[in-house]
Order: sequence, then C-alpha cells, then structure tokens
Amino acid sequence: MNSILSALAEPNRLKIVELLRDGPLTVGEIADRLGLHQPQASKHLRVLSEAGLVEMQPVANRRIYRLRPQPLLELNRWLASFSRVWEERFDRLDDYLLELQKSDRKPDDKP
Amino acid sequence: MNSILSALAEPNRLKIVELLRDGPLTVGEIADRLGLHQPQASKHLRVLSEAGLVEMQPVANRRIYRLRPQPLLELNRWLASFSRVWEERFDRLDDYLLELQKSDRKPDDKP
DNA sequence: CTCGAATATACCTTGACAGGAATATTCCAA
DNA sequence: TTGGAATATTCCTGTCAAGGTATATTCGAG
Repeated sequence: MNSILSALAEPNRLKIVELLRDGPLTVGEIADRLGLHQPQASKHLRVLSEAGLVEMQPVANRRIYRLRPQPLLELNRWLASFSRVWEERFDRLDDYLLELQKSDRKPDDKP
Repeated sequence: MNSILSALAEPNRLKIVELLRDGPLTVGEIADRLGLHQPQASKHLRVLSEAGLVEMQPVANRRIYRLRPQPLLELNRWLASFSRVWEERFDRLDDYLLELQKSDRKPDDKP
C-alpha cells in the first residue's frame, strides 16, 4: 500500500500512470509526451514497476509499458474502508467530546 | 491530487489517517498510539491538514483532529477513472503492437 | 497568579530521492 | 558486421523532508 502511494506521489510518475490509462506506451513516447529526458523516464518506470503499478513487455528494441490492475484494486479497497467517512453518517465528534469530559472528571465525580 | 498522495505516502501519516477512520482523536492520543514524539505528530498533522485530509477543532487545551471527506472523494473519483483498466476489457496491447508495426513500415509499404 | 499539561514551532542534522550527463547494452537494418 | 536507435544503468549533485531536541504558547486547576 505504501509503495503504491509513494510511487504515485511523484508528479511525473502520476502523469505517466495517467498516460498509460489510455493504453500501453513505449519509453520514448512517454518521455516525449511528458517532456522528460529518456533516462528519467526509465527511472520513473522502474519505480512504478517495483510498486507493481506497471509491467513491461519487450518488443525488439523497445519496451512497452502498461498498467497492472492489481495495485489499483488494492488502493480502491483501501479507500472503500473510508466510505463511512464520506457518507457522513460518521462524525463522532460529539461522542468524542463526551468521552473527553468523562476522562477529565475525577474518579469520584457523579455524572 | 498530488498533495493528497504525497501526504498519504509517508508511513506515519498513513497510519494517522487510518487511526482517524475510527473517529476523532487528540494529538496526544495519536502520538501515543503510534509511538511518535508529540512534535512529529503535530508536524504530520500539519501536512495532513494542508492537504485538506484532516481538520482540527480546539477544545480548551487540546486539539481534536478528524478526517475530512472531500479529498477521499477526490481520490476515489480519480481511481474510478481507471475502472476500465481493472475491469480488464481494456488491454490494448495487441492494438498497440499493430500500431508499432505500422509506424515502422516505410510509407510506400503495402500492408 | 502560578504551575503543569497539551500543543505548536524553530532549528539542526541526516538520509533519500530526483534530475543531469555520460555510458553500457541490446537489437535491427543495411 | 558495423552503425544507429531505443533503453537501462551509473555516478554525481542539490534539494527537500523527516526525526530529534529545545522552546514558545495557551489553557485550566488550584
């Protein structure tokens, strides 16, 4: 989960992933479209690859990169665990304030 | 989108967000549960706050932090734009290989 | 009004990482 | 078989961010 997020946290890598959303691409094409030098494109692709976000298939001289679904699914599942948060039936602030009061009271205090 | 991802990319901050999934918490409690020193907890919360991931409500001496739904929704929308990828009706590798061949051919080649 | 608890901020140091440039590697075509 | 295209790797350098420590700030209790 963490390697996925830090891979995506780098702006150029995020753009690479968004490029690949529309289909596989060659290293050179990625570098061109993003205005990167080829070595940096390769390096970013390596990071994405180690995070499992992309996979590569060699074709003669070139390497074709494409997205892998699995880490995206994983991220999706993680996000889903927060659905209560954005469905808003879940604030708990009031409850928490009561808890705070309670723990502040001295043990022999009457509610 | 990018500040959200880089906020979440840091392991301790990810843990903070996961802690807050179950309800609001005080700075001190967060530091305790994660084994962080208080200043680092505050600093991480600041980053999360600037990314819009959490909001704070002061109660006397303490600051209560809780999650904000919006950036999670944003992340969710972004992820959804990749649904084609993991629904797998979308590989396009074969198409792309054909494209590569085509562009390799000299202009006057017959298919 | 003083003290201690809770939190934020400032400063320093160190490590990781991104970009640049040069070079190695692999492959095809002529 | 040689050359050039496509890609990966290496080395260097500068920057930035995280942790540690000390300190400032704010608040309520007594």
